Amino acid sequence: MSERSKPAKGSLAEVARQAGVSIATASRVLNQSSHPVAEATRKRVLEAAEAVGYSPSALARALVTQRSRIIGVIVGDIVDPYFAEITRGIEDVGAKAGYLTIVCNADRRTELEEEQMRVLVDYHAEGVVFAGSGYVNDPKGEELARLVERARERGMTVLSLAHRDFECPRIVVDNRAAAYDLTDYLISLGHRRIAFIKGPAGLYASEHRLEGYLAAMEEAGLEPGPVFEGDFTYDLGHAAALRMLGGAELPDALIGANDETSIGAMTALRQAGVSIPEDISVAGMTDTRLARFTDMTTVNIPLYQFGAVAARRIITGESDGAGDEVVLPHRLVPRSTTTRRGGR
Amino acid sequence: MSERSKPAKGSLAEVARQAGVSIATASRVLNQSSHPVAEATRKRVLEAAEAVGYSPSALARALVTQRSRIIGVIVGDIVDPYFAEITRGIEDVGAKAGYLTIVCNADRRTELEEEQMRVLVDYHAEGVVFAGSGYVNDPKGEELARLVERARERGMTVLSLAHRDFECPRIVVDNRAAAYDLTDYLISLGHRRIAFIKGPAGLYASEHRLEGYLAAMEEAGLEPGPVFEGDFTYDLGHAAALRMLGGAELPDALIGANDETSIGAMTALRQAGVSIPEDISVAGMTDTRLARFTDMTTVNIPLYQFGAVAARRIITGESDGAGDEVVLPHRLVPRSTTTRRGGR
DNA sequence: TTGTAAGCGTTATCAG
DNA sequence: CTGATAACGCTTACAA
Repeated sequence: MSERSKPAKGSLAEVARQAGVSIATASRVLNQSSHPVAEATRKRVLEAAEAVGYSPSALARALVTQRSRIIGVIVGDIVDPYFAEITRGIEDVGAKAGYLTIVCNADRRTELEEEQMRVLVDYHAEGVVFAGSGYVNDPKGEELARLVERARERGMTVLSLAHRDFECPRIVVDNRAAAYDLTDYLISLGHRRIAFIKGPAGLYASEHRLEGYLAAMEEAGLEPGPVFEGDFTYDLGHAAALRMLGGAELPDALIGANDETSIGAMTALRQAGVSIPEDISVAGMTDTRLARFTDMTTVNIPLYQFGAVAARRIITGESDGAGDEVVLPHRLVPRSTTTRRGGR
Repeated sequence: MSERSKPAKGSLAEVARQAGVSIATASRVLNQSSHPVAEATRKRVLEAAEAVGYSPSALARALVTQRSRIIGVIVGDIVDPYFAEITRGIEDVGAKAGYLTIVCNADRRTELEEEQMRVLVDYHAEGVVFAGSGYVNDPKGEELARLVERARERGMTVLSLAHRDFECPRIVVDNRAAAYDLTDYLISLGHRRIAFIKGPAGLYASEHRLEGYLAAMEEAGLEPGPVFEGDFTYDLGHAAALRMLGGAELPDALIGANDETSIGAMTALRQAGVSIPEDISVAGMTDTRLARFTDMTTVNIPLYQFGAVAARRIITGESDGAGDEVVLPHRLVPRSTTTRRGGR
């Protein structure tokens, strides 16, 4: 009978009408506002809310408060455990604070990152996390940098979890040192000829890891190489191992720029009848679940922490100037795919 | 000088002012509205938009159009490749249509799913995808079902990618048949004693897979077992294998309820000096990247398709009644971890 | 303690 | 072809 007015299903207006109070009062009790409300009224509102199934419109709220409670994370590929673990870190702390986590796959392509970034800006994401590394001298980086700058001007927090060419606070690991430490460990095991499979060409992370490897070799007075092309995938790891098998003599050890690469290589090696670690030691980098599952030596990068720390920062809104950088510790994780030279 | 009025940075209002047109006109050109606009005006608006860096507020737009362009996906754990691949499918087709994909980790706990669902409703997600399976006779299912019902009443599309106790369209695979086919394959290879490691207790997916295995055994006149407890994790797969090793005699073959479980088992087996597939054949289920990386026999479930199909349905808004179910095909994928009985 | 009303940035209706 | 103006659902001074 009295049903044909306006309030939408589950809206504040409906609750207010039900409870016979103003929309403002209803809002006050439903938002633990500090504004005083009579106990009796509060109760009526609460009941009405329950009755009509009140569900606050986060959209409307975001519009007026200018806080969307949305965090965007731009990853290369959510299926890659590297990015999945980061995302998990973000979502865990985000959800606990009532934030939404939006994942955007960019396939490591700058122009896609750009596109995703635009959408995130449109949705007034409070923070955007660039999970992946950038490219050295990326021509497309210009435009992205501009976008990031604009986002910051609009109050968004932009963070990156790897080296990037645009200005923004970073949460990273020292890839160079990580690769150095791993190589050094292999050397300490008595290995002399240590091969390396690279990451995607041009990526800062790839370059840094390669540099760390080269530095450790040089410092030990060892000649580096062979070095193979790679792109963080199983397939290229596999291919590199095949090429290695075709070469003169098998090296003492092999390092892949990430875990997946090394697993591809190990598989090829084993299929060719090579025993690991007896015939050759193999190690990866990152320590994703893959490494653990295959009991592979690697160096741990605190992925989950990356995400958790980033989310925390976005939520608390402390963006300490645009230029700071926090370096999280990496850690060598020796497992069964490496052993002392001439292995037991 | 004339700077101290109101329009926000990058807003329509600002563009309109810059271009010297009404906000309505600006909106029209910036939204490929069918409404006619003079070419000259259009150009001015476009230029102004470019100049001020116009970025439409998706939030405001969503509020008025009642379309948020947000898709939520509730997963057990985004790090699990099972869910990651589904999410990738959703995001790929979603992004192409300008949709945002929100991931919510629920750790397979109904009460967390409920909580996540609430947030998604608050944000007026156009669609919600329940990626994981539900529990048989779940007491907490009641409340979730109510929530889902309410969501649907509000126009949201709710889909599930596995068996669920609430009413909603489903996109699934026949888990029973998948397990049956795999078991049958092993039998055809000459195996007689085939062990099975279960999935998480009470999950429909677990039950169905177990049933398929049991049915195939029975139909072949074989006595099933041993059957071990499991929960889709590497650790329990590993533990089950250990227990199996402690038993009298090794079975001919072993099936894990998912890939990760089987990999855990294989690792334990190999560490104990057991050769796969010579001493025992091992197979998993799902065909995640893990299976491919370890060259393990498994049965493929089209995860990416699950996501893609679900997203497509949400976007096009064709939710064909609440009760339909589309069954996607599974496919046996024989690889190197299984071989004919007494294998070469 | 409660209500009124002015936005938040869009879209959409209806006049000019 | 263009411009007011009323929503959308909510928060928040400002009044009462």
